This record gives sequence, C-alpha cells and structure tokens, in this order.
Amino acid sequence: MQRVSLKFLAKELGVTEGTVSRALNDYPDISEATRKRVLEVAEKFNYKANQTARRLATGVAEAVAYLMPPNTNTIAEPFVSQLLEGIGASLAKRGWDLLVVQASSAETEVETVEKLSTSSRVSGVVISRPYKNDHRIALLKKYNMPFIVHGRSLQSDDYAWFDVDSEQAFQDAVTHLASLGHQRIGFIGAPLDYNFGQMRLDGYKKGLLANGLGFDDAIVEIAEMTDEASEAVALKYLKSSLAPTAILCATDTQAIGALAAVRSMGLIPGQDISIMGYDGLDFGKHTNPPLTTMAQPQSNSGREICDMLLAIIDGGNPVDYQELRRAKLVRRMSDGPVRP
Amino acid sequence: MQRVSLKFLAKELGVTEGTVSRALNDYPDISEATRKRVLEVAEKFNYKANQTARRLATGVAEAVAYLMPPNTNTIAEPFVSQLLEGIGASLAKRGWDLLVVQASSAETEVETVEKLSTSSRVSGVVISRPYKNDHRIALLKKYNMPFIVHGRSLQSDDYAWFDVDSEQAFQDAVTHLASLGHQRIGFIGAPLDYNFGQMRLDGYKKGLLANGLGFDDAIVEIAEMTDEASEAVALKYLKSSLAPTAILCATDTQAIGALAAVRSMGLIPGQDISIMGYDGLDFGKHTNPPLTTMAQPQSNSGREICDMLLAIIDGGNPVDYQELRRAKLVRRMSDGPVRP
DNA sequence: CTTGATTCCGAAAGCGCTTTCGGTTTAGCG
DNA sequence: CGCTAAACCGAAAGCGCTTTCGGAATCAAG
Repeated sequence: MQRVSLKFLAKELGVTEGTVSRALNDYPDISEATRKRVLEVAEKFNYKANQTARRLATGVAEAVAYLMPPNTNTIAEPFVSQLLEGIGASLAKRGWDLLVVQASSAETEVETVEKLSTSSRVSGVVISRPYKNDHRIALLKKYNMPFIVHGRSLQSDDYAWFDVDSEQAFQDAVTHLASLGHQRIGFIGAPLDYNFGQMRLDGYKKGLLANGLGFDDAIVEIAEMTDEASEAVALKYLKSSLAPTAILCATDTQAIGALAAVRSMGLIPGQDISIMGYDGLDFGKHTNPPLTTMAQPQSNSGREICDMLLAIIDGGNPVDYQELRRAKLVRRMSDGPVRP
Repeated sequence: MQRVSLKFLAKELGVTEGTVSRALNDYPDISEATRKRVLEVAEKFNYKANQTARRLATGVAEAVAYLMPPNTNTIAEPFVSQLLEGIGASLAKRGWDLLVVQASSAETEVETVEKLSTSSRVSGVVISRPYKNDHRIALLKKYNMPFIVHGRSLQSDDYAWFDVDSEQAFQDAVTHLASLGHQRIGFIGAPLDYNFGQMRLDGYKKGLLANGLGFDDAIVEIAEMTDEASEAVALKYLKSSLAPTAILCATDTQAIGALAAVRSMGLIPGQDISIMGYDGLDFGKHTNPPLTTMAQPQSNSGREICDMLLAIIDGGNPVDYQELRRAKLVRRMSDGPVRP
C-alpha cells in the first residue's frame, strides 16, 4: 500500500507540493481550476494529510486531553463515558482529537500533567473532580496551558470551570427533608480533599442552620465513595441510640449503600428512614426503592465544557468561562415524611 | 515561557542536537560522561521532547485509538470507562497515548475509520461491539492497520479479538433455569445486527434444545438495549395468555427493565417470575431484587486487550491473538424455582 | 503597446526531532 | 612508538507538511 503523500499528489498533478497544500487548505491565492483539479486527484487517491506532519508544521496540536479522575472504581462512572461523548462531539466539529490520559498514582500525576503541558501534544485539557488545592491546576496555569475544570477547587476565580452548585443543592436537600418533618438528619460525606466533598458538607450544615436544626457530629461522617463504605457508616448510624430519621449522602453511589444498610436492618427506605443521594444517575430509577436524589443536569455537559475550552484556546479569557448550574430535586421513593 | 527544545539544550551544553538526542534515547554510542551531563541539564530545564516532532521523525505514532461504540445511551456504559482505564494502564507502560474517537453517525463512520487508518495518527485501534458484518473491520484490514476487536463479527478467523463466549453463556443460563424447573423461558434479545445479539439468541435456542424445551416465538423478541424497551416487551409476555415463568435477557440493562415489568404487575421477581441478565454489572447488586446474571470477567479486560494489540503492533500475527473467555453464573435474587 | 497592479504558483525554508554516515580521538596491542 | 580497532560525536539529511517570498504570467488601464 503506497502511502499517498503531498509529494505524490504533486508529482501526479505536475505541480509543486505547496500548491497542493494551498489548494487543499482553501488558500485564496489559488485558481479555481487547479483547486478543482487537486481536489479531484486527492479524492481519487484517497489522500488524507499526515496529521503529525501537519501539526509539526502549523504548531497547533489539534487535540484536547481529558484527564481521567483517579480511583474510578465506583458504580457511578457512567459520568465518564457521558462526558467523553460530549467532549468528542464538540471536538468533532473541528476534526480535533480527544486524548484520554490517566495519572495512575498521585506521584506520577504531577509528571503526567507536566509532560502533557510541555510536550505540545494537546492544545488544551479538561480535568474532573478537582481537589481543594489541586496541583494539576497549578501546573496547568504555570505552563500556560488552556484548560477547564469540571468542578471547582477552593480558589477558583482565575480559571475556567463548569460546576453544579452542590452547596446550594445540599441546602435544598436538607430543606426538603426538613419539610417532611425530619429533625435528625444524618450525613455521609465524600472525602474532603475533593473540594466538592467540602462544599457538600458545607451545604448540609447551612441547610441545618437555615432550618433551625442542630448539628450532631455523631451522625456526620466522611466515607469513601463506594457503596460498601457508605453502607457500613449508615449501619452505624442506624444502630446508634439516637438514630437519624433521614440520611443525606454526598453521592448516589453512597446513597445506594445506605439503602442496603436500611434494608439489612429490616426497615423500609422511604417509609421508616429517608435516604437521599446526589448526582441523579439514571440507575437510581432501579434501586430498591428508587432513589430520591439531587440531579445535576449533566446530560451533555461534556459538550458545553469542551465548547468553553475551545473558546479559550481561541484566545478567550478563561475568567469569562465560568458556569454554575443548579441541581434539582428528583423525587423517587426513598424519601418520605418522618414516622411519628 | 521559553520552550526548551533540543537545539536549546545543545547550545547550552556545547554539543550538537544529535548528541543530545542520542543521550536522551539511550543510544549505545555515547559516553557515560556526556550522557550524564545531558541528563542533568535536561532535568534542570525540565525538557520534554516535542512528541509531534518525534513522531514525525520516527514514523511511529505512539498512540492507539479506541473507537467508541455508537449509541452509548444505556445505563450499562460503565463498561466503557472500565475498558478505557485498562487500555490506558497498558499504554502507560510505553508512554503511548490513548485516543478516543467517535463515529457520530453510521455514514461518517466509514470516513472516520478511513481517516484514522490513513492519517498515521495511531499505531493501532481497538473497537467494541462489532456488527455481524462490520465495515470498520473491513476497512482496518484493507488499510493494514493493526487492530483488535472487543467481541467478534461473523467471520472472525483472520483477525485478533477478545470475546466472551456468550453463546455458551446463554446455553448455560437456560440450563440453569431449566434446572430450577422452568419449562417456559422467554427471551428478550439484543439487535441482531450486532453479532453478539445473534450469538446470544443462538445460545438461548441451543439451550432450549439441550434441555428438551420447545421454542415459541411468542416469547422471543428483539428489543433495543434500554430498560424501557425491554420493560415493554416483558410486560407483553407477562400479560399474554401463556406467560413464561422465566425471562432471559440479552443484557443486564434489559433485565433491569424486565424486573420493573414484573414488579409493575404486582409480582415478585425471583419468586413469581425468574429474570436473568447478562453482563455482570456491579450495580446488579442493587436492583430490586438483586439481579442474577451471567458475568463476564471484564474487570481488567481493557488491559489484556491492549496488551494483545501492542503485541500485534510489534509484529505479532493477529491470528495468534484470539481469546475466548467464559462467563460464569452469578446468582443473586432474581431467579428461583418455578412456582407450582 | 507600455505599465502597474493582480493573480497564481514555484522555490525553499522551516517545524523539532531522529538517525545515518563519516571523521576524529582515544584505546589496545605488538 | 606505530598501527588498527573501537569509542564517541559532529554534520547533515530527512520525516511530510505549511507558509513566506518572490517571480512569471495575465490583466486592466493609459
């Protein structure tokens, strides 16, 4: 299989490589006649430009990287493929590539991001699940690499991000539970080094305050974001002398674990104990019972995120690209009025 | 930020670019002394080679593409992120990149694959969910691009693949159900243009035969791979005059839909009607009731798949890389002995 | 017919790296 | 101490494209 190059086409057409290149790339200073001729021959030989050479010559990578969040071992990972799909769709409009990079461990993460920033493989990067103080963000800024973060770190005023207001969401969730008569609402949180873990906890606290409820750290605990870990914590709450009547979880995955804990005690979630999650995973429709949750509108957020990133790559000011969305309550069957 | 190039390092060191390159790439004909000197300075200036230039010069793309399956709208998509994670891990050992490409529509799919094969962006590609006659496979072969498919098409003897024997699995599933006393086992299948759809149906039929059970197309139907579509079909079965006592579904997602159908009739899955799925998704643990399924060992199949691909890229014969795994029964709560 | 402005394309440099080839040094040996 | 072989590195070509620069051809206008 003869690899068809520019040189080959040029020889075939009896013109120079430069001419072929210009014709193919819609330069203005090329006659309609030759452009047509070139296009025809290119089509005939099924010419596709060597991307690598093109990139080297133009100096633009024509690619964007998605930094996979570490520890993607939970049930909740459909969000990754959804996001990728959206990003891919956005990129397709320009014919750009999507790179998926993983930082296997925390140590290699710095190395990975550094290499990503300096090896000119990509024009921009999107990262998920930032930590409170995220070294990845620091590096990206240092190396002047366009980026957008899906979520926010503690200090988020000088870069682009797309986030759902989870603090507000958890406040709303508490208010909802309170309106059902719950006075003693437990909380199972996500690790606090993730900024969203902190924000959700803060929202929970604010919610208590706003509804005149007291904070009791006997029923507030941080757990890994797995169903098992959360189940254990929920079980502890339920077995304590002053058990909560409702448990609010930082993620749907955790809520699913809590559901299991409630059932394992012979109680019925939604009737005896209310459980609420956050994320709005589709799968929540099928848990036992269906999970009430705060849903983030993440259907095609990948697309929006990537569009924002592209705008920044095109010279936009990152600060102009900060989007805060609101989560909304999706009531299914795992919540209910408090038992007398 | 001064981009530090080979030329820069060379000037800094007072040697030529070639020397620096050789030192960095562990060539033998370089003295230990200068290698060390070069390494030090490279480290000091945090030099990372321009990947694009390197690729152009060496002619190897150092990247692999994953072709996203179309219609990834089901609940069952964690498999994508799991696969990507595995592939990424395998690639990380070489420092290669992972590209995720989407073929938005069927028409653009050919174009996409063609461009992928000829623009020398990647050294190999992995595809999922092949059709019976998959044009992507044909193209990849035509262009001599190393590839591996996750699954198999109809004619699969001349390329590399990694698959689970779903025909066997469905035979086993029927046998399991039959051993519980079920004589009338319904089937909800996946679209037959996917080869796995056909294989699962075939397995079901063979299973009936092997257990001396009759085939009745009143309770055999193909449905889209969504919970909703499957729920509708299951409902139809259940409302028919000769309702099945068990329903076997081609995917876990469909089984979840069937579960919903059973419950909506006021029946209890696993007691009144048995439901079985296939895939072994983690969240099957949390459905109502937990789903009995044929589990494919897909935990780190991404890694294996990519390792196989890399071996082929290194010159291995694709035919030597065909792996057939066996699914195993995971009993949870959605199956049980037939009701008298 | 000239002339100045256009239009179009060839020539060639360059993107940042790899790698071959050959020449200079040094080592090895009698 | 002279000769061959080995060790090391510089020079330069080349990967396949883009893009600037300038020259030849064409055109409109005087």
